[in-house]
Amino acid sequence: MPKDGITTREHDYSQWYLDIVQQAGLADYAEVVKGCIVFKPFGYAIWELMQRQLDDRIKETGHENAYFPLLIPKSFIMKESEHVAGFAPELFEVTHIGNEKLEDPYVIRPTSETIIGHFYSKWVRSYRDLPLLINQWANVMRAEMRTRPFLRTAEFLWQEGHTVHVDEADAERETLMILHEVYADFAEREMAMPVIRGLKTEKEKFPGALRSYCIEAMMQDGRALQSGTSHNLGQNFAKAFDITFTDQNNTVQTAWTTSWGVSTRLIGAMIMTHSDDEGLVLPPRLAPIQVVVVPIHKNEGEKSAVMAAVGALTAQWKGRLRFKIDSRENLSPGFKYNEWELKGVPVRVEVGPKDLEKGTVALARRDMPGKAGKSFVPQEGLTERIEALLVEIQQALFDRALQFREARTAFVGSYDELKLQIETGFARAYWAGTSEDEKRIQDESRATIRCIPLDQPGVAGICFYTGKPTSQLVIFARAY
RNA sequence: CGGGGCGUAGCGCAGUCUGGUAGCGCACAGCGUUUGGGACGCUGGGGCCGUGGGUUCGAAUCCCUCCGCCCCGACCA
Repeated sequence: MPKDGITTREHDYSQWYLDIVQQAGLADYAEVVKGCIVFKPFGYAIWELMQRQLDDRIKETGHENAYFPLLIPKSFIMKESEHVAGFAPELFEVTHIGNEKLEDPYVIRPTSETIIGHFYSKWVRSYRDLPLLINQWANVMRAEMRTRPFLRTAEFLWQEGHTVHVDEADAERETLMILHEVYADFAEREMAMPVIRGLKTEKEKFPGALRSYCIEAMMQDGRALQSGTSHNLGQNFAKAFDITFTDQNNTVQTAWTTSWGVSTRLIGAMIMTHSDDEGLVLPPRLAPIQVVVVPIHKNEGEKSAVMAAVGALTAQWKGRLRFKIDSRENLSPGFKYNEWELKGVPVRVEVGPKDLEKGTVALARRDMPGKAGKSFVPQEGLTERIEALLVEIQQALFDRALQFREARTAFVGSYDELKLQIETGFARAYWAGTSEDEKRIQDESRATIRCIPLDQPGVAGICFYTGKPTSQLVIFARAY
């Protein structure tokens, strides 16, 4: 039964998403600042868990964190022509300090390639300085016509990695390593969100990049969400910012750079991948609260007995489980069940007088809402049982999302089939068209090529649009 | 940025057409009874009716301005 105040997915998917964000207490509109949101504590806690996991992976793969200025001289942004053209309309510009007008205005970073490029040109001298592997956790700002909490806001939080390499091969190795070992691994293992790893087409790539790679996920309305990008920037920024080094032969060479990022958009991706009409559904590995305990008692005598049992049961949880004991008075147990379901807590334990008699507890799993996911289990071995259940839920969420994506992905051999397929999901198609063809298809069908999957069967076929022979399969979808 | 809708208590709304000084449900506070799937009774607090201007004896209500939010497009992590 859908919770009060949550629009069902079937009725209005957009509104459902907004309801979840609001009702689960993840974010609030910063109504006095256009296009921005407030990350409320529960939403920010999810981001902190994501950050921790990503930061570990980024460091394990050899990168160090640093921090560069929020303000970028406007002239820097102008230095790389494709980059300027890509970002110009979205820039916030700082023109004054107090009443004084600035000679040389700043922009608030929409991304930091340019200012980091400026410093890298000073830092890189020799091939021995390379590769230079730096990451930054930061906020960035891009003006957006239409905003949605987490998915698209004027200000968002992210990490951006910026690396410098001696040659194209090394830059490419970095770009792909991040895609696979950091982003795809994080998405699938921590978020329980299956992703397609792919290459962006020329039309869809990052402004200023040589090649852009991405992970794309399917949301429950069948639309695609770009969840992370990794760019081989070639020598474009190195040339614009004069990042050069002396090689083994004492010859001056232009360096190769990469950049890669994931943002708080991942929170939106996670919501839209797993949640249901009852509210938020969080994968256990990213749930700020993994287990909630609801004590049940009618009188003082029962209360002290139940609370003593709860204390004994949870004694060994600290450090093993993220848990909360909901001992709020004057709220009925039923109310609490609904509230924690709304907030997506993966596992709920109920302890009442009957459990004390029988040596049991009631154990409910959020991925099976309502009474369906509830069972009575012995108190004996509860901690291990819960740990195993969290692993099981994590896997079940991934499996369910993968099955959903597979069921909503189909090969299409004609334009008509494509137009139909992208109404509900992903269309796989042979493609040999141009950027102009792609643009025309977007105008006509609202679908774009999300990516050219890296995993290609390599079987010859015919492009559905141009009729040319090709073995290249791409994914078309409507995108967020 | 275009088209549409909406701004009245923390939330959801009525009242606006036809001007007369603001109401309902939930939430909140106090007390009492309750507590195994969204408890109940009584009492109570809370509103510059989005902003600024205009019309009027009088404006939530009529007119203009600006701002914000939502939906559908075009632009983008």
